[in-house]
Amino acid sequence: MKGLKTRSAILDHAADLASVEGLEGLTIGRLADELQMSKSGLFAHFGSKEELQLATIEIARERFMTEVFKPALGTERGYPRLVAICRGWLDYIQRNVFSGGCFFAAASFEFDGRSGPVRDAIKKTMDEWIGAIEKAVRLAVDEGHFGPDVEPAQIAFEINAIFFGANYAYNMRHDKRAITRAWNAIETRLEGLRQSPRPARFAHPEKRVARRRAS
Amino acid sequence: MKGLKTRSAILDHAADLASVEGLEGLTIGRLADELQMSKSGLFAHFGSKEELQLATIEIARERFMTEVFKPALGTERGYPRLVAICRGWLDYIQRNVFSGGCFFAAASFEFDGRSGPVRDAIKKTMDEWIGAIEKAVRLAVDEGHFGPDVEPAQIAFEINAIFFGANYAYNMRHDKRAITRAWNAIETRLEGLRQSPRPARFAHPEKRVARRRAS
DNA sequence: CCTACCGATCGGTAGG
DNA sequence: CCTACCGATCGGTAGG
Repeated sequence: MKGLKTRSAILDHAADLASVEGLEGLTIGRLADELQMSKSGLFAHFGSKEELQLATIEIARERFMTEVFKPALGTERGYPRLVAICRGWLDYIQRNVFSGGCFFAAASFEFDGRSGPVRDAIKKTMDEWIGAIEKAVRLAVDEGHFGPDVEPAQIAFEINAIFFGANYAYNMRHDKRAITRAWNAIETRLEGLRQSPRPARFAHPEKRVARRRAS
Repeated sequence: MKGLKTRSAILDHAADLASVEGLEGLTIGRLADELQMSKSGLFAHFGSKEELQLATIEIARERFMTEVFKPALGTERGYPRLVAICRGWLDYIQRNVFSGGCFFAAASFEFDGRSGPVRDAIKKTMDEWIGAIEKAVRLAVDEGHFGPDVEPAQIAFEINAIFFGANYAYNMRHDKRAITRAWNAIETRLEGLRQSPRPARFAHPEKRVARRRAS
């Protein structure tokens, strides 16, 4: 019982530290120091640095989903829920939920050129997240809020990209307009999808290229 | 003369290594090992790890500008040049110019929560780059390719965000469609700007907010 | 959960 | 550009 509480306190701190220093920059010695416990005492909870990293990713995932995704599920499916997810993500950045900005943005760019279990765990969480955005777009199509030719994977790609851009501008440039810019970009894009049916040359950019190659 | 050649070889390798391992993960020992020279021999070229990091950022900046930005300057100013810059960036990712993906995307997300000279150098290069995109948009407005109410800073924000998203999808997800998706996103957005004048509620998202604040 | 310790590697230095 | 070395810190272990 007390062991679990300690473990939880370690991981909460580890997630914040890793959002600043990176998952490789996260060291057992520093973590122990800041939590005022011995290195070996902390180490015993995990058995290896990799296990500590994986446990930190898991706690960060729970925090992320609780803060960003779950609240949006209370909104009605389709366009309103998609908007709630996007607003939720922007709020999450503005509230500085992790002290170094979005944990998964940092982790993604730290591990995108590597291999191994840590990279796989980050990718899995990101797949889950981007998949959730994609599903929200698909529901908006199903509900008739978007035209039937809207491509959920394309829109999810774009929304996720805007999130990365907002995280960058907010944390690196300390630009408070980052949130407004991101929201404007998303709103403009999503409102455009509601004007269906759009002219054919704008409706299906992906398929147009595919066709060109096929011919 | 030979000293400069060695220095250049070190930094070329350092930029690739840092794009995978991060600028903190870049260690003098490993770099010396891979270049088959002694640690102290390599170290003597820079005097400190921080100087090595700063020199690596500078060489990466030169590579980036040579590969992405300079070729686009041959295209006529305005919309064509802006498109050339975007295509140049996507080509640069597809050609794997740095082995771990875009050096500056990785460096930006590694250092966005820190302070100090290394962070400042990364930010400065990114400011230069985003400023270049912004200028290209402004020229497109000046040339009459875009409507007069297009906001260069907003569009530069969005294009840079799409680049981050493409870098993520290409390197983490190994998704070859990343380039197509990014291009589709950019093309759709830019083509939309040419349909000026657009209805007022879509034309000026940023200024709309600014006006609201001013009143 | 602790003290005490391990070999390896870190950034950096002395001296040539 | 090298060999030889420094103190500090790394992840991890022994033993309690």
